Amino acid sequence: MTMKEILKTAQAEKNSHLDYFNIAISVDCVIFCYEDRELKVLTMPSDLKEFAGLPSLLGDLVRPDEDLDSASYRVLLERTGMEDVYLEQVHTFGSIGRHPSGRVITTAYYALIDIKHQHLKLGNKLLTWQRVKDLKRMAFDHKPILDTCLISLREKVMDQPVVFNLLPEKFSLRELQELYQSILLVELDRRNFRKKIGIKDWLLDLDEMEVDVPHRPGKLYKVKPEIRRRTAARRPGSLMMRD
Amino acid sequence: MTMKEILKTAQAEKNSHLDYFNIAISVDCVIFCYEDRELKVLTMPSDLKEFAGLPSLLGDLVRPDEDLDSASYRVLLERTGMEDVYLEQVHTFGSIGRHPSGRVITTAYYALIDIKHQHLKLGNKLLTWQRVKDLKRMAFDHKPILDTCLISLREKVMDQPVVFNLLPEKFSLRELQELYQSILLVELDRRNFRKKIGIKDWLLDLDEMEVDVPHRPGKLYKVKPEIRRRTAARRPGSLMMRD
DNA sequence: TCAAAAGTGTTGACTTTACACCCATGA
DNA sequence: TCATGGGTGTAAAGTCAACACTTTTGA
Repeated sequence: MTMKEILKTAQAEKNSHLDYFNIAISVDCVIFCYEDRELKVLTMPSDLKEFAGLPSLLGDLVRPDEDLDSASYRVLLERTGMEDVYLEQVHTFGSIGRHPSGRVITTAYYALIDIKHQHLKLGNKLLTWQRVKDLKRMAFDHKPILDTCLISLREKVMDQPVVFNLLPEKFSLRELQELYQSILLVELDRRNFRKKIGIKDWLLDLDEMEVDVPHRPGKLYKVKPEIRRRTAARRPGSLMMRD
Repeated sequence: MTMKEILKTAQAEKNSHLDYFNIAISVDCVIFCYEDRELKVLTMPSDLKEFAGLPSLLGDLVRPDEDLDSASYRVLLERTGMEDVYLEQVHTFGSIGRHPSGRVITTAYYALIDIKHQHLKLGNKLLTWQRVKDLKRMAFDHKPILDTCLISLREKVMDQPVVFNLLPEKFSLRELQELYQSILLVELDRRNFRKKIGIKDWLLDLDEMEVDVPHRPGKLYKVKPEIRRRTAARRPGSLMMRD
């Protein structure tokens, strides 16, 4: 589309009814963490009367002088104090009626953060971590946005080394397996899991052991530095169809 | 995000520099077809001086009174005369500088259409089908948009029955295989391909034969009606990681 | 000594790949 | 009769799923 066309159309629209630029664009972040063997999402109660305190995702309008991706990084930084976070754009939601007070199109991102990270500092007392499975009703269309991000995370996790962003630097294979299980909502076989992780060659054996566990301590691992990426590059799929 | 916050922030911005609503939102469609054993994309020369006739995707601004998805259906209908087209949202591109004459955030979709469909009628003489592999330089950021859509199509095609939207109603297994090959850019083994397609149970044997082929005619098939979907629903991936 | 989880291999089922011959048709 | 693709099966390799026992630690 050329600007000439944009101007033409915009002008025509202006003359007839609403200003084209009367659409606002926002980003909404599904900020995941992993705590107490549960996948959780950062929410804040909506203060809009239509939604009477229902949990809402964290978002903001995109500023004219910032990239779309930068806007989601900014929301993250403002709300959590964290920089250099794993962030993935998922989908853009643009139904006419999705925002009760005006036309707002929103691009949804999910973020993966380590809840024990030293830089994590929630900037507002109303922010709370909610178990994903407890979130039944949310403000706006935030429930379908969450669901879409969760599906996207599940797919991602199946072939890319991204879950480590939800864990502290050092972790045991049990913690890693439990994390996969809580994302995918399945039980995994321990031996098969370890075999598969081993093959993938993502981890460094730290030659350290868990401490303060009420049972035999497991070895601690960390992700190889070249594997830990902040934002995933898209990659072409491998060949032929899967089921 | 609540409207209260939106209004607050928007007001603050207004007072300081640019109006928040000075961001326009558009859709851009990567319209794929399959012709002469090649995957092609519908383009139009840019009439913007910055891009001096470079091929451009088809897009338009989103109107305040239409859904984001509707905007892409409208672009498709206006440009091709086709309704009920397979369309998939892929990604939203929002760099500050992506449009030389203003701030425009665009959501990219790809469409799959049958170039021999009776309703296909290009509404503008400047529209041309370009071979994907010939498109090296494009206007705006349309080349990365095309690349992203192509990667997304390749992934989709690996497990979902969507390629049929690029073919006429009746087709042979050879045509289907050649289509997969031209999307995935690989050679596939004929026997293995047919086995796999057979297992998937997507096709109906029409008990008809190809005509006008300069060799032994193959059987014709069509997609089972329950398989042919216009827009794919997202689905959760199956379990455990792939390579 | 008990409870809890760590750590570790093998087998059978299934999936994927590689590969070759005869057949039907049109030119 | 020749060229072109249609149509078909098998074997070997690789991947995936199921499954149990011994060890180490803390309480």
